[in-house]
Amino acid sequence: MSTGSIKSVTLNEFFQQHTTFNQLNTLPLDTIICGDCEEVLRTFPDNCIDLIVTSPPYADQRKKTYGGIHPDLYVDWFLPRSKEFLRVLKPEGTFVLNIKERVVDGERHTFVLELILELRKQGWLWTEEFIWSKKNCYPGKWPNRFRDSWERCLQFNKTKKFKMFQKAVMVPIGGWSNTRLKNLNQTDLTRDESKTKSGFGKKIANWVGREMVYPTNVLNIATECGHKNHSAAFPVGLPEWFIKLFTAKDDVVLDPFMGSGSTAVAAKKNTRYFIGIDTQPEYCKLAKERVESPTEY
Amino acid sequence: MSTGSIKSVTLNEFFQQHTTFNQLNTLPLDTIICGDCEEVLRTFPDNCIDLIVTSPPYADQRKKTYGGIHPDLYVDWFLPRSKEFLRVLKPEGTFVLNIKERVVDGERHTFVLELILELRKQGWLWTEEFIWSKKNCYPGKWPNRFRDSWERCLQFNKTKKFKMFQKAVMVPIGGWSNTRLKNLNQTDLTRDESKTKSGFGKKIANWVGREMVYPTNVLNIATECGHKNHSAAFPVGLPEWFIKLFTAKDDVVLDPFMGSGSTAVAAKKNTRYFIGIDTQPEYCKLAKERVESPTEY
DNA sequence: AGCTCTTATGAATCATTGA
DNA sequence: GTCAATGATTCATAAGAGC
Repeated sequence: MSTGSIKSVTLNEFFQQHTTFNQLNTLPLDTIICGDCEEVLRTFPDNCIDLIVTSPPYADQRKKTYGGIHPDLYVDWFLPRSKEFLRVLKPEGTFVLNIKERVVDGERHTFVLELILELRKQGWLWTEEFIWSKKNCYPGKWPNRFRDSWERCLQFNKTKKFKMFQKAVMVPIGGWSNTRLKNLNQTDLTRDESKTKSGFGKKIANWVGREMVYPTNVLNIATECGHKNHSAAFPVGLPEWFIKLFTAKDDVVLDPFMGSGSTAVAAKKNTRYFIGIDTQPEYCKLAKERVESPTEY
Repeated sequence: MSTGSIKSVTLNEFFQQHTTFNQLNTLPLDTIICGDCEEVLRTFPDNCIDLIVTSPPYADQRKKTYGGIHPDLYVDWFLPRSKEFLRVLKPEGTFVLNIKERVVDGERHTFVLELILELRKQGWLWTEEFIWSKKNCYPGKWPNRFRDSWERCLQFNKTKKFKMFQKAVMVPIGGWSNTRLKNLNQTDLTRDESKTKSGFGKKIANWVGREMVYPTNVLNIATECGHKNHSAAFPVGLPEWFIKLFTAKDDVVLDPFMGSGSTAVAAKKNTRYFIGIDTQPEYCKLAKERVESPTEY
């Protein structure tokens, strides 16, 4: 697949282009911008982004680490940025936040719970929580906990009428159908009502000839480790699944905390435009290389 | 296995026995008590329970349904009960809460998040969140969401030094791969997003040759269906896993919202004492039958 | 008894239609 | 208008039947 030319600009360069950008009323598509997303996004018009998928710097007690925001300060740090996300997102767009609280002093920290509550106060709808279950994490053991093998993928929306292309993420039907659907009896042919009066009923005959079914809200995706240069905590398959589900071809995908650029790679791979923002020049450089590298596709 | 004699008492009968119980300083072991857990537990001494595992009535908008607590009132309904849980639990004991918020008006309701925050204010430590991924959840697809196939199992503790028997829940590494390969069907092959087995590269080498490995904090357990008389939403395997992990033989397991008695069955099956409480006489009767039935073991 | 094959069943949500 | 009924939608597990 041809990846075209990728732009990568510093914040200064971006602000120089920005006058033009406003005059032409065009977005800096397929561009990597080096800067703080809050500052960068303030120059964007309202309602211009179809999907925001991001895995922000995780809360970290060690203040020196790149991107390490102290858990106690995380919500206050996040909210001014999510305010810009809310403004630039189209009404029918979606914001997917991949996040997981870490253990602080033997307890799960509560900043993610508090963040969800605050985001709702900010105007977001908390539509769904998907679970990213990491299939291939190696065994681990601590005195009082096991390997943490899952992360939250929180879905937020501006309105209840958001875009969703469910067929794009359908999966092959399970092996059960081969045997079950061979010979059908009378109850299989009619709708069999649930005894719990839930309104649920099943009609086995509906499944005959079906090859694809809808997935659930648990995503089984392997972590991407041992990759070439970068240590991408965010495997391309994760943003890719949400890009397929929530955007159409040529839609605009934003990752305000781009890191090594998995979202950008996933967007290009699926013929969507991307805008990636990161404060660290080395990550911007790495992301540009990855998006332009044919080995990613 | 011999199940012994199971007691089942009404609240009145329980209060008659209760004088004796206090005098003898013994707990009503292997007893099913019909009443509200808050009222019942107030008669219990402090620090007498090793493990509380429960799946309380879920929040429900339909007020008529049994156990249906309105989501907006759920936290206020729960807190006086969890206050008693905190009092009766031993310092080294654990409280496992299986719960999941439902969709209200297109959004995930926030009462579970609020409950976690309030439980911490009440004095609980929020140690961990396990995910129960339901392998065989029934179908579902709506205009803007997929099937909800997971629930939270929240671990709370009184102190950081809680009992944990990690070896009791180890999984055979060979067995895992053997059964996995045996059942390998089209679904497994095509749904597996992992393109490379690169994750099994470095540190996995430490585990090669070992017979048993520790599990993660994602539990893959099927819902219990097609069972005889009862419809246990809570499969025995779920409380059983936590009973093995957090208690030793002859420890005392409490389920304050017993329902059809899966926790009681799991406790007896693993030679732990149980105390089950439920407000509904029909559930107390059903639970007694299940615990005494040899077909459950 | 022991094996395979068949069949029943389970914590739901939303738009639409009918009363 | 409000409220209740209806349709859509998987797969693992265990009971039961057949051999």
